[in-house]
Amino acid sequence: MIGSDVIRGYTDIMILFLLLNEPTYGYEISKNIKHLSDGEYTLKETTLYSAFGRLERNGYIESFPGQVTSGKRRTYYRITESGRDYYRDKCREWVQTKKLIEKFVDYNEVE
Amino acid sequence: MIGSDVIRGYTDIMILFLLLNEPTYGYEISKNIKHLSDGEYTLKETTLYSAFGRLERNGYIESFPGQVTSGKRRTYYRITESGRDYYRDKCREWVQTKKLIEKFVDYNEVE
DNA sequence: CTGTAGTAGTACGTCTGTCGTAGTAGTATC
DNA sequence: GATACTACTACGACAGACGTACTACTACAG
Repeated sequence: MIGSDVIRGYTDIMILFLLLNEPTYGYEISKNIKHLSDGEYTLKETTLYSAFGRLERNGYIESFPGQVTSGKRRTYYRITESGRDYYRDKCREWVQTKKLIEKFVDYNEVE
Repeated sequence: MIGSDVIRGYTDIMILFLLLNEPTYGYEISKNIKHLSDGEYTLKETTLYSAFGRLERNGYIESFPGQVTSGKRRTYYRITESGRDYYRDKCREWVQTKKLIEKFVDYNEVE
């Protein structure tokens, strides 16, 4: 199982990635992440929506109301230019982080 | 810069890795991590010592007093069998996590 | 027209790991 | 006796993730 401490700091990157091409909304993102991870990781709803709040406060995403289709009214989010920059930075940070952590992982132990 | 949110969950793996072959003590671990990361990442002292406490409470490491060499008396730590198991689990988790996160990283953005 | 399932999101409080700041305790050096 | 270096320790703050519970709205079966 993938622990949440380990993923902390990467919920932002996941959400922004899914917003890169088109605006979408919380419930869909949540399902996409679950699907993309083959069911191995689920972003909890509370975690997701608190991330939206954070990202919006920082100007990385913008929200707008969607029309009702089925169920409750959706709130859509779109990524901003500054959000794209932030995403790029986070991707670069990932590359660094990966390099760092791999120095402490003994792959002989992971047969 | 590598943020601490991103590293959270990997301090344990770093510390245990450095204990795999021989017992050592806090200050040395701290210097080793800084050195191994080419100065790119520093484990703060408070973070390190709180990790020691956690790892010892969980039975992953054991402490014993070292002799005084220069400066304050050192507390040495050695890894336990259960600590080795935990380290292996964490390494496996890393492999999974890496796979997951890479699905959300656009490498075209990281020239 | 009632009940259940699915969609979509809120509210509230807790926990844990990291960090900032500051201080302690000892040796060495000048 | 002042400073520098080693090696911790104490205390409190903060942020992100999570558990639990709840609201609101649609669709559809019976």
